[in-house]
Amino acid sequence: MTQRTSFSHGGLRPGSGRKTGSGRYAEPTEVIRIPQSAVPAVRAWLDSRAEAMGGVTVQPFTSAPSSLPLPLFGARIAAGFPSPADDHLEDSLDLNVHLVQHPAATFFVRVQGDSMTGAGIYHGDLLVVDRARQAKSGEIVIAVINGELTVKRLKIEGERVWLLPENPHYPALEIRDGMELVIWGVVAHAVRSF
Amino acid sequence: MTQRTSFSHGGLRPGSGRKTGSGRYAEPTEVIRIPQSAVPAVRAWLDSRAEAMGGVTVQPFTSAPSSLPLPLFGARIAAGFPSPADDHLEDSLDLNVHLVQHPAATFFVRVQGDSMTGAGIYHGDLLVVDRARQAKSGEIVIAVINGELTVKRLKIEGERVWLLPENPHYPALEIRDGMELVIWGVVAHAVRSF
DNA sequence: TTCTTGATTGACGTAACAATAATCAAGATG
DNA sequence: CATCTTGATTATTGTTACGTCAATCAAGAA
Repeated sequence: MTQRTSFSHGGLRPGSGRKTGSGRYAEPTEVIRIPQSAVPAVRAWLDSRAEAMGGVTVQPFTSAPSSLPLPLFGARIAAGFPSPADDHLEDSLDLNVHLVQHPAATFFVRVQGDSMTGAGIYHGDLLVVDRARQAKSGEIVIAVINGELTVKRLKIEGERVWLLPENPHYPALEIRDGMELVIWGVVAHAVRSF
Repeated sequence: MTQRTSFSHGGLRPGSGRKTGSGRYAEPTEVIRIPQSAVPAVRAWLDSRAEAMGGVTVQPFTSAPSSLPLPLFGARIAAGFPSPADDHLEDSLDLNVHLVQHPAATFFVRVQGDSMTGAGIYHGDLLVVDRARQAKSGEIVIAVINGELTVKRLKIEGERVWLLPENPHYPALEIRDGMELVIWGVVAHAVRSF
């Protein structure tokens, strides 16, 4: 090799390579295949585990339980969520297909107020409203009364019609002559978000 | 091809291939690299969480979601008769987009029981469960306690963990040493049908 | 003395691959 | 007719291969 001018740093360094154990986990690793849905939990668990191993004091529950004790600890309890007789996964579900019967006549409305809490409809819930559906007595409807939109349960008896709240703090309203009632649509579903 | 004698079963079967979702995990998988020492724990955890769901009807979110943006009306329409062409039309909303953050990790479970009515979750409701989401204190979760599923509100304070009902008729449960808790997923939405 | 440099090696995440598993419907058998 | 078999079809799974990134080295430059 001919002479090198200046600006010739570097060069061979036998044995200079990265040292074993210098990686994130300081130990050998393995490649495994896991369900996509489990990836975040496993990663989080590894992260918290690495911190603990680093000698730093970490609260065991600082991170979410799903990243917790992958090892199980064992107890029992009954209650809460009895399972149906069916087993295993059924067919997949598409929300648009499952919740929308008449696409051209379906609209969403956000609930304001709490007059329907007895029916499990709360402030902020999203209502799926089907305008192609014929309203029947007992159904929850979007109604227009004297130009104002409201969510109520429709009651029809003979020629008499009511809009009933599902909260005792609100009055029932009977539709009388001279009152303009329009049933705008029928509430098919209510979606509450957490 | 000349004539076939007997003993000629088999043959072409277009479309006969293995169905999607027929694997051990019934969902897509990913390959990740983890420390060798963590492999047994992760495998055990995957096994146990799969077992826990064995008797429950769970529906995965469709792998081919339809697109159906539908109009979202403003909550307060002061005057007139709302119609699709109205100015009051705030936005459009697609349920598959709006309600599903992690498609591959989203599953649906139907509620049985009434321990969570205080949170607006009633018997028969359809829960949208996000399994990729980290559970935090205060969130409603699907939890596995000794192979039994339950829907509860998770409470974490320091090192203590509880599963709380939202109905005074049911007891709160504190997770103690030796108890086996797995958070199967976080409840993102509840859908009530009318 | 500190920083830079080209080279050396280990670590990591993903792609690629092959074997296995699940599914299909026509044909064979009892 | 009911059940099993068959060859083909397709998804899943675990492992290996691969390329990029990261950590380390010591001579040279400032």
